[in-house]
Amino acid sequence: MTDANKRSRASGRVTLGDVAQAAGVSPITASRALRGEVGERGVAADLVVRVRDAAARLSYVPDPAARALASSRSSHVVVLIPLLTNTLFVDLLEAVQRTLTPAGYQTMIGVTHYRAEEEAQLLQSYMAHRPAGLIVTGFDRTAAAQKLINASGVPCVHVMETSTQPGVYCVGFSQAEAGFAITAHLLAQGRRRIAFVAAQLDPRVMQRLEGYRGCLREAGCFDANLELLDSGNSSMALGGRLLETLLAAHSDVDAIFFCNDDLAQGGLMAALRLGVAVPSRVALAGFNDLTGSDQMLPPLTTVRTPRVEIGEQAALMLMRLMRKEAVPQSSVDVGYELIVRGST
Amino acid sequence: MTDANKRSRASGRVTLGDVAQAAGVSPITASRALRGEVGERGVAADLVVRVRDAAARLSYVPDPAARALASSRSSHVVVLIPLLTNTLFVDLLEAVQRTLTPAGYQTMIGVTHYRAEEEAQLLQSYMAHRPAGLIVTGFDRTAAAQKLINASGVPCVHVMETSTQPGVYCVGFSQAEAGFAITAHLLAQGRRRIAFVAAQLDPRVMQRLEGYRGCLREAGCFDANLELLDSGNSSMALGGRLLETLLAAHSDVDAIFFCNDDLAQGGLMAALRLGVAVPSRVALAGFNDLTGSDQMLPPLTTVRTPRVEIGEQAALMLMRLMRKEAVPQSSVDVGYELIVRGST
DNA sequence: ACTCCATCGGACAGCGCTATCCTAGTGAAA
DNA sequence: TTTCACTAGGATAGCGCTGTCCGATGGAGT
Repeated sequence: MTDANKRSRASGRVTLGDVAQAAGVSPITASRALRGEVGERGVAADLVVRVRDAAARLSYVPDPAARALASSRSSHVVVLIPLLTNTLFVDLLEAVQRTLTPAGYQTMIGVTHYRAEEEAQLLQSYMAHRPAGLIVTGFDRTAAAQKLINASGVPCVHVMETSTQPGVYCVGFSQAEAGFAITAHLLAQGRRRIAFVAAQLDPRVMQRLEGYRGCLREAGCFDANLELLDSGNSSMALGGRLLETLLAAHSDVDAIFFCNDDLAQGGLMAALRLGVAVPSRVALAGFNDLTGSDQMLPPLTTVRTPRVEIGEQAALMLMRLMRKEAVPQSSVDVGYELIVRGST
Repeated sequence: MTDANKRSRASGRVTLGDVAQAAGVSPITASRALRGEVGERGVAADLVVRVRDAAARLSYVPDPAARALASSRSSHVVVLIPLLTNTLFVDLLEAVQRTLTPAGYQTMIGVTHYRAEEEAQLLQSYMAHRPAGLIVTGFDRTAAAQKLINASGVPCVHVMETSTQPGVYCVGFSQAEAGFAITAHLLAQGRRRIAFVAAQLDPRVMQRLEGYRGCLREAGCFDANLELLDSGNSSMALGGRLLETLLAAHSDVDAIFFCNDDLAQGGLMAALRLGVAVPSRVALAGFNDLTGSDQMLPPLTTVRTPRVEIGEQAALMLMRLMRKEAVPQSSVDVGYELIVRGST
């Protein structure tokens, strides 16, 4: 292969035109052959082979910018998550990325810090990139943001929660049910004074709270005084402090449902430090089954949330939407799993 | 403002041409005015104001794809990190993103899983996007990858380690020195049988090991049998297992330096479970000061690695490089901090 | 008064690709 | 045979922006 073969342009870049020339077809045919156009805007099989071959021989790499400009659609998928410091979302993100990257999509991450305004702004600036798809966390956003999404026509999948609203695509599970389930587990262990400790009061935490309330009301054990809601950031340190506060105020508490594992882990360490026996004196349960929960002393009972599966499913669903293929069901409930360990 | 004003094109998109027309200048002048061209390819101040004004009035948003195509330079910055499951890199990443986003750059994340081949492949596919800049972890990569970076002319900053090689930009600290320092601390506590426990044997871990070795050799306490190197993934569970293994094989060990905090945390929990007194029977030290280390029982002695600062500094340095501004120093050492807590 | 040069706005021509229309060729139906 | 879909390749024309030159203007120097 000569040099002249490779550089028809000054830039030295191998373009689609070069490939087409090498394959003896027109650029547009080469384009169609390489993309395998959706809806089979047919290209003869032998031509496809010839073009593919030429592309490989010249090690042609398509230019995403040119593609985006011409088709007004990029290969970017924007993923909007609240935090990078909660491993929950990092796990989700990695699953999304692992699914999307091999298919030729690039993930662009936006961190909203649980602020709807910040999300709206991120959305606006990312939309300029004409993303091919969008993955957002939950359903709570500003009206402007929602309108922007709808108006753009960019396929969007919501994660972490479920919805039955038609035309809304989502992959998640019922946070309320999960909250209910773990509370029911504590009740089943004979606990009656069950507290709820939460921080970072995002919508999903509130849904878990609703599950907790519903369960205790059914059992006739509900006591609003046993809810300790802190608007600060969730952390082990905070969990420890909240446990201390709670036990000081309500010495009869015999179980605590922490809305997130980091709080629960902190609570567990604090109990250890304070000499509060777990689970005999007080049972502790967390949520999400984060890293380390199985290594606590005693190991932490929690709800395993299938974030990796959510990420994969959401990515797969989005890919179908982006390719305008049929989507089996617009709302996927991946469920959750109660993980009972030594702490209850 | 009439509709016709806003949509000269069928797409309905507000283009630079629209802005130029509204401001009464040519498109290229509008382009220059909005970009504030580097090197002051001057545009009169009043024109700049007029153009800015028109852009704001029409809520003009530049098209990154068109810009990238025309200038063969995108606004993307590619960040290559080994893992998303180690919060170390997530913290770094967030700092980078927080610094770059307001400046109009988009971060694209690549996860290499500590595999040079995977990194090389990611690099190749990302380079097609004509990134404006590149941030990579450490210096160990395939020759092909290195060549690709050099040949592309894309500014590149290396993070986590330092180098004195001219023309190489990096922000980090001396892993070996940090490893030396924490070993010295253990020696200073009167420990003599100091073990080194490591997993995920990446180059930086090996540098810490060198620091550990050097320190113990100086003190005449070096014993190769006390090095426990596991090629598996780092985790709390593994840390616990390694501690058990180590103590079973060498009952005289009186201190352990874990190469990463998650191992150390797992070791600490295992010690608690096994009834091994920390620090009286054995002192435990970690590395990186990850989340939760201060909440352990006892709190974990560790080395705080300034990953947030590394991320910020690297992003700032990269921005200077991308704008072709002078960079004060090509190698920034941000140091480290020994955090002495109850475990030693 | 005239030349010269620095300054700053604009015309032009793409960047590399794809949407859109068009045309030639094919086989089936009448 | 003739007509008529229907298929598959190609020509054309941009997508929205910026690099590169070019030319007009005005002030300084002699």
